[in-house]
Order: sequence, then C-alpha cells, then structure tokens
Amino acid sequence: MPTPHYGQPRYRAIADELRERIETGAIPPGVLLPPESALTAEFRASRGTIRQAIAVLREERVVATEHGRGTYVIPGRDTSAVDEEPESEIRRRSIAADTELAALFAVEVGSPLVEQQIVTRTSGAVEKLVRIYNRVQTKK
Amino acid sequence: MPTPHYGQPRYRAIADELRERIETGAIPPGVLLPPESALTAEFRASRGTIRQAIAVLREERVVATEHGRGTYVIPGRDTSAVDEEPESEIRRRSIAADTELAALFAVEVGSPLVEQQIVTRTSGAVEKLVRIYNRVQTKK
DNA sequence: AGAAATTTGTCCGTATGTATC
DNA sequence: AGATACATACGGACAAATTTC
Repeated sequence: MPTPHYGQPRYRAIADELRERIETGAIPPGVLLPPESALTAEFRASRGTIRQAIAVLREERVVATEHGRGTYVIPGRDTSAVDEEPESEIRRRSIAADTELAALFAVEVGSPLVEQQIVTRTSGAVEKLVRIYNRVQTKK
Repeated sequence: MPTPHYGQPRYRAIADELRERIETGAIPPGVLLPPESALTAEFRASRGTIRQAIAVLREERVVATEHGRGTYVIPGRDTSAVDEEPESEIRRRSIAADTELAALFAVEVGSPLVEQQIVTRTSGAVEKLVRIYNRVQTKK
C-alpha cells in the first residue's frame, strides 16, 4: 500500500505518544520500552518508522538504546531534568619521568616529559580525569 | 530550504568528501564507514542521495558493502603510505586512590578507582600514554 | 558452557508526493 | 519536461550484541 504523509509524519506522532507515556510514568525511568517488534504491531507501522520515532526520543536524551538489549528510559531527574553539562579544565605542564614512565618511553629517569591533564567536572564533582603523556617535541 | 544543484550533483560532492577521508586515512582500510543514517544526518542529505554517493565509491572499488553489516574501505592497495601505523594497547584495572586522586575525586585515600591506560606504540617505541581515571560505576 | 531466542543495527529495494533547477 | 533532491514509509534480509534456556 502507498504511503501518503499529510501534515505531521507518523514517526513524530508515535514519538509524541511514547514521550507521553514516559512523562506520565507509564514507562518509568530505567525501564525498557517494548521492543520494536511489539511497537510495530501496536502502531501498525513499519519497523523503520518505529525506529525513526525512537531516534527522536534518543535525540532528546529521553531514552537510550543498547544493541541487543533494548531501549530504556534514561534515569534522570524526572521532572525538570535541567542539564548540568560537564565542564573541562585542561592543564599542560612539563614533568620528570618517574621509573614507570621512563621504562615505557625508554628514556632515563628524570628526563622531561609533557603531561596534559584534563579534569572533567559535572556540577562541581570530578567526573573523569585524563592524563596524556608525551615525549618532548622531537621532529619527525 | 530548497535544494539547488549547481553544476555538480550533491551525491558527487558527498562521494568526493568520503573518498577524501579514505585517502587521507581518516577512514582506514577495513574500517566501516558511518551508517547511512549517520551520513544523512551529517551531510543533511536524504538517504537516496547518500546511497548514490556510496554507489559511486563502490563502482570505483574503493569500498564494499555487506548486507546487514555496513560499508567498509577495501583493504586493497594502500593509497597513502601507512607503513608504521601506531598500535594501541589498552589495559583496564582497579587502583587505590593516592592523595592526589583522592582530593580530586573527593573520596578517601585508598578508595577504589578505575584506571584505563592506553599505550600507543609506533614501531615499538612508545609514542603516547593516556590514563583515564573514573569513579567505580554505581548505576545501570 | 553452549545453543537458541530476542532485540537492535544496518543495508536493500521500492514507492509516493513535493519542490527546484 | 526531465534530472536532482528532499522527506516519508513499506517490507525484507542479514549481522551483531545480549539474554535466556
């Protein structure tokens, strides 16, 4: 059968319906949504259309999907869900190689190396710490 | 926004861009290029157009497509020399927080943290060392 | 430990309707 | 009118990750 699309596309209507269920608590945070196969049956839409609808919610960070497992409601602050976006701070400095680093880089202990450190904080609390070590600039 | 096409069709321009990424090594031989859905988003082109672009590269034997898997760069003759391609080794382990890490993460000294270490070697010699520290997972 | 079932990921081909060059 | 491109939608098939038995 053909596929006209007047006004609002189907996948948006389906996304709206699913979002509604999530916001009303019909599908609580952390809980898996029905599988795509069930949704295709319920909405009598093709799998591609269902997946498009879910993609909308994923874009909105309302749900997350894991391959082979399913799509679940993201356990965030249920109501306002204000995004505390992580902030990163970068520091670069020169350090002296300790025994471990010296062995890895095959340099003498105490040799200069460059350490770049990125601290990522989410609402004040340190979320992640990355340290990158490099040789001191040597030409290729 | 309408979609004019001056001279060169859109799908050719996209094919050129993708070919560029392959030749520069941004997408190395054997590696899957992004799925059609991602490319439609990135280039803001329709799926049909993306598929046309990939068809061009397939025609040129630059890539190959496997049903249900994806499209990957054919590991045939290399374009740009990549003789000494860096290799990475990843190790993940649990560590105890020293005073510095404890202060950053606001945990007690000795608390468990996860350290992920990536060592990148180029022809044997360590090129770069990355250490990523995280809290121990608690959710999910 | 291993096979089967479930579920998502991706591609294939096709189709309709609209819009622009 | 024809070529290009967009957005939407269908159904089918194979691949890969996870869960279940």
